[in-house]
Amino acid sequence: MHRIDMAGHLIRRLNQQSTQVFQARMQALGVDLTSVQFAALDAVQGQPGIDQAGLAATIGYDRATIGGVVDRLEQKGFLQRVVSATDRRARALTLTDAGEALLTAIRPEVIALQSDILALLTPAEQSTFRALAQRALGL
Amino acid sequence: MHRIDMAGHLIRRLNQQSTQVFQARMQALGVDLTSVQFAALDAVQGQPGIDQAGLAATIGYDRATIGGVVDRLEQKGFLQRVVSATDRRARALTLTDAGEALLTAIRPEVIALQSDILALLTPAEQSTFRALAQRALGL
DNA sequence: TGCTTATGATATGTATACTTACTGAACAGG
DNA sequence: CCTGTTCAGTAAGTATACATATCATAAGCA
Repeated sequence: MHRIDMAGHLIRRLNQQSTQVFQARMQALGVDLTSVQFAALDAVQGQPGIDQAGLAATIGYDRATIGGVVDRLEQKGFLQRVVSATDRRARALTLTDAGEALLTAIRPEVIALQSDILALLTPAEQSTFRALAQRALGL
Repeated sequence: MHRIDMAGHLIRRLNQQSTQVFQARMQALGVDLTSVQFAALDAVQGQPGIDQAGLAATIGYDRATIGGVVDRLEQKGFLQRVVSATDRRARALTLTDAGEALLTAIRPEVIALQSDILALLTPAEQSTFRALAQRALGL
């Protein structure tokens, strides 16, 4: 029946499930934010003043993609992009007060929804899955 | 350090790794095909005459996305799209000879590259990972 | 200092992925 | 037979994701 047990296919489906869980929760909270945008905000909070290339490296984005993500976050008023004082090519990223507030408010929710992504697994299995995923990524 | 151990994030990174492995292998083989396009061809071979909605349901696509995927596969000459004889709303999909030949040629490669996606895991761990992924998807 | 190379960001083009809205066709009931 | 609903497909808009090319700037080196 043309197997659906290929790793690549399973991973793609899991990614769909993951983004759907995230979107549904954000919608329930009345927050307009994608999982990618959350990861970006989280990384900027952890490293204020980081430039776009550094942000991309931190969370595994493409350098060309990050521009659009930052554009949208800037437009929503969650972060600022200013030309770096030490390198005029780079744009230093920092959270706005609104961005800090949003992140503080939703981080617990985001952490909580992680287990919903793997809701059909037991807690022990979820741990195993995360451990294997990390190893598979060389983390 | 702002954890990178969230399930959603790990899954997104795995998906990147998966598509990169697939693209690299296809490029090495001189084949112009994405993993999504391969899955579509494989499903059509398994159910000749299936319509686009059925194809979408089989491999977990969005109904709106499948149109573009089929467009590109039709343009490359790998499948045909004809109005269904029994339902003029539907488009029956079948592989062309070129599509059959391509699929026969690359399927062993695609199966082989699955383990490269999880290359950092032992074979036993890869099995565990696939089993957990399937369970997490309700398959 | 002057030149070459490397790097940050953007622009362009292609390919998913999903939402909502719309068209046309099939179908169920009355 | 007519009508209301359901369903296949497409269109438009938004958001990743990546390759490649280009521009401006920075850095290394002679």
